[in-house]
Amino acid sequence: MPEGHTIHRLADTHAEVFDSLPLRLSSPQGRFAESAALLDGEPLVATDAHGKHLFLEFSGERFVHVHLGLYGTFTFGAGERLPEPVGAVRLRMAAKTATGAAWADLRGPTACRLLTRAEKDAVHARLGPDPLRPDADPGAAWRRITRSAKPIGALLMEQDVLAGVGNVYRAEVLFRFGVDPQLPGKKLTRETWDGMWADLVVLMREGVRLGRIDTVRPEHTPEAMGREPRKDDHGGEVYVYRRTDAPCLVCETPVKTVELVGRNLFWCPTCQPTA
DNA sequence: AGCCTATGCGAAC
DNA sequence: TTCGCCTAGGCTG
Repeated sequence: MPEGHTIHRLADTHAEVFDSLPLRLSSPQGRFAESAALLDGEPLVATDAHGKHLFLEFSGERFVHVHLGLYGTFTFGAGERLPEPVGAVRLRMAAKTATGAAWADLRGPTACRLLTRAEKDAVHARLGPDPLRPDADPGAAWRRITRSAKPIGALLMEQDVLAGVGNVYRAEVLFRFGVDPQLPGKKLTRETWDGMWADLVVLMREGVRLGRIDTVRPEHTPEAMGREPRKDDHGGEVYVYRRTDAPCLVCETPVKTVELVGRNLFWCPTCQPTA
């Protein structure tokens, strides 16, 4: 479930579980074996996240850079006895803790590489501001958006414009501001952008806290609207994401879908009218 | 059991 | 522009 909130949550979890403990690193699958051997036995120094990129820092300014892609996953477990690896485990970490022992398995990532400080800096340099980072400058994203003829629904997904937003947050923040996803970036007002950024900061922080994406305001929950409760298969409560042909939670118009930059985009044609 | 889809990218062509 | 990654959950049959 990897949008930015998932990665920041993983950075926090790694720090809590493995902080300062000597770590055993291995690569049962083999593809990260050489790097794992270099780090084996060393403690985790710090963790960092920028957009959908996770960094695990070890001594000597060495960083394990992980990108989960579409279906990479971390699995955490407790106990000293490590399970037989399930599937292709790219990276396995394990440590004895004050209370027992903990381990984590990484499967299916797009990227798992060992980087130097300079290489890590280069990753940051090609990413836009991340609503989950306190140092983020929303003005940098605004300058890209306001000069572009591309649809705002495409720009929100470009990680060098804005880091961490994926297909769910894109659809949901556009709905919450009544913005047509096809609106060219240059037509978006500064006021709307400032509002969307502030909203993403709140929504994504909540996503980190809860470990899922919830975007429906209390007054629009099915309960508040006097409708049948429903269940979203990705765990959270959303307005339009993956709700094709379902009635809009606010106006009951069927939610529409179309492919935009290779991903399915969802929106309500009534609540998000063409400008 | 097999098929399809997917909250995403990077590399190859 | 297309393919690879090779996981995981939901659906079909």
